[in-house]
This record gives sequence, C-alpha cells and structure tokens, in this order.
Amino acid sequence: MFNKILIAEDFQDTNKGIVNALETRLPIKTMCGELYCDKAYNRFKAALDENQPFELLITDLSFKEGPVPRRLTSGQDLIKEVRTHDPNIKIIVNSMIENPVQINRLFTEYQINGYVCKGRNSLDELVNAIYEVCQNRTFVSPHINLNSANTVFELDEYDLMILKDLAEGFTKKEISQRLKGRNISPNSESTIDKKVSRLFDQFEAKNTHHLIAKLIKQGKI
Amino acid sequence: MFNKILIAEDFQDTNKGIVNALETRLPIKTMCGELYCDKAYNRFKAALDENQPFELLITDLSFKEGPVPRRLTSGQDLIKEVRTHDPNIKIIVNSMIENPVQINRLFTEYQINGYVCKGRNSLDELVNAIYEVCQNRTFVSPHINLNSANTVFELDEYDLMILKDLAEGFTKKEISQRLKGRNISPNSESTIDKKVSRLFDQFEAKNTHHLIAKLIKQGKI
DNA sequence: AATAATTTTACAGATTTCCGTAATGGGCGA
DNA sequence: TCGCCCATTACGGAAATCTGTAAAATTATT
Repeated sequence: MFNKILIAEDFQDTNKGIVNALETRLPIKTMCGELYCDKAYNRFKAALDENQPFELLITDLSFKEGPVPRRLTSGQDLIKEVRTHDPNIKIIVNSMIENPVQINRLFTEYQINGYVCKGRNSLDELVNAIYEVCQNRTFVSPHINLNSANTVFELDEYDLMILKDLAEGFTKKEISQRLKGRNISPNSESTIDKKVSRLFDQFEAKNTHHLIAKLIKQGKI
Repeated sequence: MFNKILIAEDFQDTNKGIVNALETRLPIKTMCGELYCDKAYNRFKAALDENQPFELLITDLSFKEGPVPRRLTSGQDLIKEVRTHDPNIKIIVNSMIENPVQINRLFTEYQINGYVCKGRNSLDELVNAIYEVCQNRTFVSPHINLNSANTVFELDEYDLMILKDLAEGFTKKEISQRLKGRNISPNSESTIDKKVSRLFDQFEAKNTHHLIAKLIKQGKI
C-alpha cells in the first residue's frame, strides 16, 4: 500500500471528507490535503526533492479562484506539471465530470491511473481505486462507460470546438475562418453545416438554439 | 444550540466531511446525513410525526439522478416540502451557486435562514452559520454580495417566456403565435425581435446563440 | 383634452441559418 | 490501375435572424 498520498481539492468539506475517510480506512502513513493547486504542487516538489516523493496524487479538476493569484488553475495544469517531474507517481482524478470523452483524454493525454466520479458512492469507489492503482491497474467509476466515447452520441474534439464557438456567438463563416487560421481541417462552412445538422438528429434538436441549450444543460459544452 | 440536525448532500465525500466536522466541532446530539432528497424528507417527516422534529436542515441544491426514481429532485423541492410541514425548522443551504439573484430568491421565496457557498472556508462558514441561525439571525457567506442582485439585469416573466421558448428551438414567428394563442400581449414578431435585441446589449451577447448559452450557464433560464 | 413620451407594430434589407443536390478528392481493396 | 466508398466542399434556395426606420397605438403629463 502507499505510504504517502497527496490530495488536492478546493472545497473544504469535501477535502476533509476524503482525508478523514482515507485515514480511517487505509493504513497510510502520510496523508496531505491541499486546497490550492499551487500549494499541492509545492508540497509534491518539496517531497520529491527530499527523495521522499508522494506515491499517489488524488486531485479534483476544477478549482475556484481564490484571493491569491494562481499559476496552476486546474487539475489538468497540476497533473501536467507533476507528470513531467515524476513519471512514477500514480494519479487518481476525483471530479464530477461524467463526459466519457473528457475522461478518456485524462488517461491518454494526461496519463492518469484512475478516475472516480463524484457521487453517492465516490468514497467507496475511491478506496477501491487506490487498491487497484496500487497494483498497477487502472480504475474508472463503474457507471462511466468509456466505450460510449467511441460509439454512442458523444462529442469529439472537433464537435466541441464548433459548438463552443457557436455558443460564444461566432457565425459558421467565422468558425470556418478560425479553423483555417489554426490549420485545422476540415474547415469549410459547408462541412460545419453538415456536422451541426448531424448533431441536430443525434440530440433531437430543432435548431442551433435548441442544440446549444440542450448540450449546456447536459454539461457537455 | 440545536439538538437535531438533518443534512442532505448527495456526494458521499462531502456528506461525510460535513457530518464529521460538525460532530467534532459542535455539541449536537443527533446528526443525520442523507444522500437523497426523498430519504431526507422521509426522515424529517418521521421525526416531525413523532414530535421530535429536526431543528435544522442543511441541504445542497443539486442532486444527481440515482438508480431509483425520485419524487424530490432538488434542494428547492426538498425545502418547499419541508417548509410547508414545519414553518419553524431552520434551513441552511450549502451549495456552489454564487449567483446573488438565485441566492436572494432562496431567502425571499423559499424562506431559508442561511446560505453557505461551497469553497475553501465553507466548513468554517457553516459552523458560523449554524451559530447565527440558532440565534434567529440569517447568514450569508461573506464573499457573496446580495446587493448586486438588485442592480444586475433581471429577467422578467415575459423575457423568460421568450428565452425559454427560444432555447427549446421555437422560432420567433412561432413564439409570436404561441403568445397570441395564450392572449399574452405584446406578441408581434417585431416586439420579440426588439426584446431580444435589448437583451443582447444588457448581457453583452453577440447573437441569440451567445445569449442563450450565457443565460443557461448563469442558471437564469 | 391636448400634447408628449413610450411602447408596439409593420416593413425592408442584409446577413445567417438550414437543408437540399451535386461536384471534387482521397483512401483502399480487388 | 480501376472502381467504389466516403468525407469534404461548392452552391443554391427557402426560411430565420438581426438591424434599421417609421407609422400606429398606448400611456403619461400637464
């Protein structure tokens, strides 16, 4: 089992809840709960430099702004920094995000080892996740279906870019220009039309207003 | 100080965190943490019927869907039910919402006694809130400015009808027809155009897509 | 009652959306 | 290499949005 665990979570009640639960349920020597990404990173780095590195990082993804300016503003930022300095540390993300595409990206792009989705069992799942990750296995909350990221109606990177731009008031002509500016293909207005029309069918939306409203309410954009 | 406190919060870690913290920091005899609105209500009602009512309800606002069908699906639902059966119980809302308009409505419309905004001090704030509410005072997290709720652009009933219809994919022509059908005036397409254009200015939106996205993200529609 | 101010409505035009059809072009197996 | 499939693109037309201006109706003021 791990000896040193670092926890990054900005909500005080949740932070306390996790630390307390793990302290009572697991035989961990050092457990450290931080409320800021930057503080978590500093503690991680100090331990690494002292040759007594943390073996596991448990982190949320979204962190509220605080009174002090921040360098690392999200769990993703923290993970990226931590990974570059220590490829061996295990990372479990504990967040309320349910979108399989985003979760998938955490594994492939950010090389995390486990994902626990906040909910009514998330403490129990977190304990399981720690056991699994400790044995070099990965863990994902059971009700999350990562396969659906490929099959079912999920939004890929490209869809997300278009939808987010639409939700920010860009016209399709402008979006086409923006894609060209970033050398992203396909980028014709016609293709964007087609993509969005397909999303109308998939999400049963009457028009763009409806589609944007639905997806935002579902937390997908 | 209160003898019986009921806590409704669907995230296991947060729920545990709150219950643990209050148990160690306050001299409360009965503390009860529930993960579902319906279960919280049942427990509340049972205690009330036994003439040993809970004196304080601490509740979140948003509750995830679970495996079982729900009657009460939100903190608002729960509060409304509880208030109708027991006008004396104190209610503190513990949520991540920061919008002053929504928070204001909780006090005026739902008659809550305190609002604690989840964050890096929310446990400490919650303890303070309990002391305040216990002495028949109200409490609001210090960084929330309820006064700004008055200056901020509010949406009246009419605006809301139009915006909700737009978000459901109705065209302005259709909305005009729907208003006429319900004998609501004004109802011309032109007036609807004007109303929405004025909202563009007020909310600094480029077009309808942008406006709908902004308002949904702010929880206003 | 008369006038002023505001709101509602009509209308027009430029732009954008939405949804067809069809042309273009690349990848891949036979 | 040929032919086929599919994604991309081009284009066109009907409908909808967005933005003006101005007339009509309503409300407020004196």
